Amino acid sequence: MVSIRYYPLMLKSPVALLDLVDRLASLMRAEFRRVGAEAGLMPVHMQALMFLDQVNRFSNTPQALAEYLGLTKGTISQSLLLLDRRGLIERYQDEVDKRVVRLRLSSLGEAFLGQANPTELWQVASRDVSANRVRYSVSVLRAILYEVQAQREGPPFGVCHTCVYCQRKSQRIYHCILFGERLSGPETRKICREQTPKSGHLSAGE
Amino acid sequence: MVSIRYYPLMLKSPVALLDLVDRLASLMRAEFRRVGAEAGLMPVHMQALMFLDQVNRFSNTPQALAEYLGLTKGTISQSLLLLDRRGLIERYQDEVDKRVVRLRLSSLGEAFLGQANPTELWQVASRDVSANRVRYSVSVLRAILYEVQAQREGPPFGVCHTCVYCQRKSQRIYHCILFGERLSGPETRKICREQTPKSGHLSAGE
DNA sequence: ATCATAAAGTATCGATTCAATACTTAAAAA
DNA sequence: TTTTTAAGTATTGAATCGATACTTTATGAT
Repeated sequence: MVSIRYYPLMLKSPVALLDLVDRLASLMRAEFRRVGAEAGLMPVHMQALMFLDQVNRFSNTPQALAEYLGLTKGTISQSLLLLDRRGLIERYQDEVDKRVVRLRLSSLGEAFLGQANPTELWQVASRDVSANRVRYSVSVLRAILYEVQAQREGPPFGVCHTCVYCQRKSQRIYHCILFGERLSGPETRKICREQTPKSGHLSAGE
Repeated sequence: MVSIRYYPLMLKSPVALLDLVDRLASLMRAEFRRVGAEAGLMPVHMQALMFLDQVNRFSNTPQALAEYLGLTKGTISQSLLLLDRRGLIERYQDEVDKRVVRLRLSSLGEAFLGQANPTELWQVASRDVSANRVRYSVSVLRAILYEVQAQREGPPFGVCHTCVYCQRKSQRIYHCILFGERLSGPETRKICREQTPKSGHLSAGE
């Protein structure tokens, strides 16, 4: 009996999209390898540095990085050890929960990232794609990402200001009902692990 | 204690798109690892099997696979050896150029792919995304992929029937000018290493 | 309060990928 | 023919990565 395994490579097929995502990631991984090779760093190290460069002070933990990359905390711990030995990151204990280790780029790490510029190839390659098309694709991929994480019972990681718990108090002040914390405007545009989307903010589109 | 983890969000930026591509690929890689683990296969083995399932008869070589995944031929050779030992693929010499090894899935390999179904998670996750939105995103990512390949001077690896060398002779007969061979309809829906996109299939949009 | 359980992180070990290098064979070019 | 290039394999060594066990701290139950 012949089973249907894959849809043929038709442009409408989600599998075609998966192929592209996979292939682009493979090539960028090779690029990260190339860029990091001079400094003796592996692709996963470059990804960790880029993660720490972009994440805010509430998400800079080994566990969050492990979830982000789909690796185990033990594996990540090793990569972070190497980055620490090279002086590219700094680790410090969380004040409230003393089990938690917080991470940040060192000045050396920031300098290295700025000089190595691992996303340059991607930025050059997407130079001629309009902001609209980028935004549209981002919304599609994020919808899929949301579902992938839901399937695997991972944290939802949705946008804060589309969450039912996010309430606007005044012009510049937001408040999260769930955690009872005040949020700045920029913070509400980041992704929250506990996000619960309002209706009309998923999959249907922009 | 409940913790909040924020992740950055830059809707219009190409780097945001790269983040999503990278992250989705990381999670799918973890999924491939999970699916292949029962059979003792690594993510790269799953990717190789999926590649062989989708590639046309001009591109089913170790070299093509290496370029597709951004790895060296020596690395790929090892992965293929394992798949051969497991009886999941078959290797045979090319008739014309005897240096070339051709690859195909064995019936066991096909059965395994059908049963393991590594893309199931992705298909479920993208179930509610419309065909139009998928197609739009595919066109955006393909444009970026084409530029990445151009920058790195690698072959583009596109779908046959969007290629300038693919010409329709009659209702069911196609012809590849580059290879000078006749193509069946299904064949034109596979991935080809030498694909050169027609104008209107890149960057400008659909 | 006390004990049990869970969570964050680290250490260690083994398996496997992956790059680098050298080598073989065959094709192409001189 | 001779030389050079290309496809593929074998070997070796480094380093990722998962699994497991362990430490420390936080949380929950009795």
